[in-house]
Amino acid sequence: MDNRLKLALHDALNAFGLQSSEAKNLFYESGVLRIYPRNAVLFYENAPNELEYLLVEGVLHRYNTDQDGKDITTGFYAGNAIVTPHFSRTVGGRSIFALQALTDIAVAEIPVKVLDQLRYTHPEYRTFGQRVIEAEFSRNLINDIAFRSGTAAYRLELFRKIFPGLENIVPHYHIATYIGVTNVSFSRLRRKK
Amino acid sequence: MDNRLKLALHDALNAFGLQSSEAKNLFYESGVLRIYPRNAVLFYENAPNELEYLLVEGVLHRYNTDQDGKDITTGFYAGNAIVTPHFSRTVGGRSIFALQALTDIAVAEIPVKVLDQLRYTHPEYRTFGQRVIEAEFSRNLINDIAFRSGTAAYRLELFRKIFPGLENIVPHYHIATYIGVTNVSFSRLRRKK
DNA sequence: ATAACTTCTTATCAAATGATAATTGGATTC
DNA sequence: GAATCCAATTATCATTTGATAAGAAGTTAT
Repeated sequence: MDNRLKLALHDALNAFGLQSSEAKNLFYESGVLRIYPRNAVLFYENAPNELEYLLVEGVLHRYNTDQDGKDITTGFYAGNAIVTPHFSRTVGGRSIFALQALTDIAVAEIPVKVLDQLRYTHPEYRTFGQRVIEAEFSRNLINDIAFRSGTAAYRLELFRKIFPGLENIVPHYHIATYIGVTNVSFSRLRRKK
Repeated sequence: MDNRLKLALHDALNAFGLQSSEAKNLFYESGVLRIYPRNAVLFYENAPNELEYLLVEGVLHRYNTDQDGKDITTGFYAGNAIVTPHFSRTVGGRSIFALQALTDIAVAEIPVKVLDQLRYTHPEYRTFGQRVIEAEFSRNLINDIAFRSGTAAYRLELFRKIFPGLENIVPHYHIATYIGVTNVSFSRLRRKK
């Protein structure tokens, strides 16, 4: 495996609070670093899935297919990012959304059972888990409020703050569904500023 | 405490999978059944909070105050309902939203630490916890998609399915913010059907 | 290099939603 | 019962957003 990516994983673990070499080695024991090409689907909606994902490089999005067969993006993951944890994206062992690479990506995968065990036995992992959860939910709430009381322009502004530069990397129609407008309206919003 | 409510709590515990009398007694040991009048606030945004709540009777809503000082409702709890669990509404020990009674309510309160302990030692509590979490997140996802790809009319329809009759019980302006429209638009949507 | 395809933009028109203000209706208070 | 207050409706107009279609620009395939 690419040495540069090993280093990137090392840095990512640090960034998320797994700083002791003991904690890192525990991760390396069961985690694998994988490469996926652009457009690869890591798992589908309703498919069984038993992994946790740490995105080391590239961009992912989560999406669902609505009644009309259209894909709706409900989240992006960019740079160093923890994908929404297993317990909060799984019902009856099956994923409630699909996860797809929007660029070539490098992602560390670790079985959720292993990570649960680590969280139980190792304080750094406990803190790590707590941090991931809190980030996840406070981010969700901000979006909830933005959709209920903000305009599409405001949501785009928010998106740009949270994911600077992403607009130049991923297809716009994904961003459009993410902020809850058509791709035509999205283009209009871009022109206005 | 009112006998009728004790019975209602008993039924609520059953409904959520705490069926053995052993499981129920464990709950009664540390849980208390409390009455709040309409408009009472159980906890505020940013306030420390260490309880889990099981709504036995009445209606609650969770809300946040946006930049303009307007209150935005991001969820309702009616009838027998588990309030969004502590770990997913708390950052740094402080609540990320406020919880308010919209009718007189009866609610069972139990320290989150106790419930965590029960979940660890008792299989019924483990299943209970799992069920609560899965219900919470799949409901959230449905709303995410409704806001991104549906109209306000569709979200009202969804609200009516999930909370039948609630429209006749709680102030409309709360429902309006919940489905993401002004109260004037809400009134319009009502007239149309 | 050309053709085919996809994404993004632009134009036009219709529909949905917001802002504001006036009005109605039902509670509550005095 | 009159006055007051609050929630909900209605009317009017402006703005935002959607639907559709056509065109532009870039990419991919042959």
